[in-house]
Amino acid sequence: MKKRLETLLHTALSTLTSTGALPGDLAVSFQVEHTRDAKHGDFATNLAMVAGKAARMNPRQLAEQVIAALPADGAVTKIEIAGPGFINFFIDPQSQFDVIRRVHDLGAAFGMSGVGAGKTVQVEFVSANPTGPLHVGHGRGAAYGQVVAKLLKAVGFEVQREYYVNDAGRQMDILAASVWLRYLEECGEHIHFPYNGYRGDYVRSIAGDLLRRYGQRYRRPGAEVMAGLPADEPQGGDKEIHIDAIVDRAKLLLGEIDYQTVFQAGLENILGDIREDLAEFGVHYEQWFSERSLSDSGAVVKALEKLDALGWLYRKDGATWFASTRLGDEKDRVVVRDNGQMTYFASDIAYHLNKLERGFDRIINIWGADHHGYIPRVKASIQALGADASRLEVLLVQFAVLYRGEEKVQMSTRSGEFVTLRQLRNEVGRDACRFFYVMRKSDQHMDFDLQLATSRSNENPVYYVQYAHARVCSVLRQLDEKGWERNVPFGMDHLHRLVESHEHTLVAGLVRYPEVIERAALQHEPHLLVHYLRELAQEFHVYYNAHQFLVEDAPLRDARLNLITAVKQVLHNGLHLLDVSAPETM
RNA sequence: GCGCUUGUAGCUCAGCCGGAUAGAGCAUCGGCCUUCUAAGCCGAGGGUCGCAGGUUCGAGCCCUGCCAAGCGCGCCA
Repeated sequence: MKKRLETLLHTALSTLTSTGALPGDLAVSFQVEHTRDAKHGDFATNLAMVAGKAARMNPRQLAEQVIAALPADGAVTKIEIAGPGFINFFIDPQSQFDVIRRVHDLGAAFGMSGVGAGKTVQVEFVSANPTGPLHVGHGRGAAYGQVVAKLLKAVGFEVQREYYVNDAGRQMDILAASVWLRYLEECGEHIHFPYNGYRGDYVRSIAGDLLRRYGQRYRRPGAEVMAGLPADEPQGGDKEIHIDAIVDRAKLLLGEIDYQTVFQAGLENILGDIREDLAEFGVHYEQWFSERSLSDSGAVVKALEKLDALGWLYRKDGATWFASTRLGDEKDRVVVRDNGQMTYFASDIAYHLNKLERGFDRIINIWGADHHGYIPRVKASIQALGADASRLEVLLVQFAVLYRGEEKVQMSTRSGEFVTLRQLRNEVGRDACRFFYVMRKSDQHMDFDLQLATSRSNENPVYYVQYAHARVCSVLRQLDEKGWERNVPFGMDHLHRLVESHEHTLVAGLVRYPEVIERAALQHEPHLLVHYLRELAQEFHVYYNAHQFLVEDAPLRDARLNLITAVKQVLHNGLHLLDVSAPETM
C-alpha cells in the first residue's frame, strides 16, 4: 500500500510538471509513512512541504494541486490536508484484508523478499581468539551476527557466515605455554605460574586431558623450565618479557614437534568448545577460516608483495610500513617488524584480500566496538590493493557492561574471572538470551543486568511475545475441545465481518511486517524486528481481552480465526528469524 | 591532548536517516479472573530530549562551542 501511494504521488507529480504547474527540474525525495496517530489517517506524506520549498509555493496550496492530480484509487476513502501541509490518506480497512490471505498462502515465506536477490554477502562475526571459552561479551556479537545473516538471507541475499580463527600468534603461544605449565604441575613439578598466563580452570582441564592421553611424555624438570627466566611482574619484573621468555623456553625444551602437539591440544580443545557453545546457542557458520592457513600458503607474503609493487610500502627503523596515512588513516602502520615477524595487521590485509578475491559483493565484519580505531587502516589496505573499500562494511557491537543488580561485574579473560556465555545460557535459557542480546541497538552501550536476564518473571520481555503465540495455539485447542469445525476459505469469504478497530489495527500490523524485515535487514538492525514483535504481540493481547474469538456466529468466528492465525504465523516467522522458539503452550 | 561513539521519564531503552501533542518496558499507584491461559488487559502519575547558541515553515535528530561518560590512539592481538 505504501508503495502504491508512492506511485500515485509520482504520477501526480509528473502530471503537474507536464502541465507546467511545477518546474520540470524539480527533484524531490518525499516520504510516505505510517501515521502514528489514527486521526491522521493511515498514511501521510510530506511531499507538499518538501516540494513546496523547491517550487517556492505554499505547501497547503501545492497539496491541493497534488490531490487534484492524483489518480483515483478504490482503496483510498479520504484524503486530507493537515497541519503545515501533510497529505493524509485514509485507507479502506477492507482493502488491507488481503494480507490475511497472503500470510496464509505464504506461511513461513511471508515477509521474505527479493531486494537482495543475486547478490552475495559474507558476514564474519565473533572470531574470538581461541584462548578461552566465549564470554557474555562474545554472546552479543554472536546473537547479532546470526540475526543479521538471517535477515539478509530473508530479503534474498546469498549469505556466507564465517568465523576467523586466530590460530597463530603470540596469544596462542601464551595459551600453549599455560597449558604446558599446568600439565607440569599435574605431573608434580614445582613451577611458578606466570602472572600473565591464562589462569582459567579450562587450562587445567586441557592439561589433564593431555596427561591422560600422552602420559608424562612432555614432562621436563621444573627447575630447568624456570632456570634463569627474567622476573615476573609481582617480583618486580615485566610480565610481558617474562611470559615471552616462558614461551621460548617451552619451545626449546619441548622441541618443535612436541610443542606443536601441546599447542594443538590447546587450540583444538578450545575451538571445539567454542563451536559446540555456538551451535547450542543456535549460531552456525558455513566456514571456519584459519589465520594460520594464510601464512602457511604464503598468502600474507603475496599480499605484502602486491602492496609493495603498487608502491604502498616503505622501510624505516628496520621495519616495513604501510603508508595508510595517504588513505586517511591517522598514522602509518607496521606490517613487518624489525625482528622479521609479520604483524597481526599483515595477516588481516591478506585475509581481506582473500575475501575480496572470493568475489562477495558485500563483506560485513562484525567487531567489538573497542576495535573501531582499526577500521581506517583495513579500509585503506583494501583501497591500496585497488578494490572499492565500500564493499566492506564494519558493524560495531558495543561490549555489554555487566551488572549483578547494582554491582558491576569485572571481567578479565586472563584472570579467569568472567561469566561465560555457557553459564549465561544455562541460567537464562537460550530464548531469553537471544532476545535480550538483540533487543537493543547493537552499537549502543548496553547495561546487561544478570539478575534481570536470569529472572523468569514477566520482567523478561521475551515471554510477552511468546505468550501471544501460545495464546493463539490455545484458542485453536479450545476450538477442538468444543468440537467446532474451522473452515478457512469460509472465513476468508467473511473477512468483511472484521469491523472492530482492534481488528483493523492488527491487520495494519501484519501489513507492516515485510517492511520491517526489509529495513531491519538493509540497515542491519535486528532490534527493529524485536520492537515490532512486541507491538504486534501487544495489539493481539489487547484484542484478546476485548473480544471473544470462539463465538457462535460461524462466519465471524472463522474470519477471526483467520486473522489470529495470521498473527500467529507472523509471530512465528519473526521469532524464527531471531532463533527464539515459538511455544504452543506456556 | 587528538579521534570515534554516546547523553531522551526513577531504571533500561525506542524514536522509521528534519515532521503533527516525544514513546515503550520495568518500577510506583489504582482497577479487571464463575467466560478462549492474569507470563494478560484498563487507567494514573512521571520529561528544560546534557547545557548554550545557530541553520528553517518546523530540530530529540543537522552545524558550532561547552560539560559529562565509554572506547581507541604499540614494531600487541
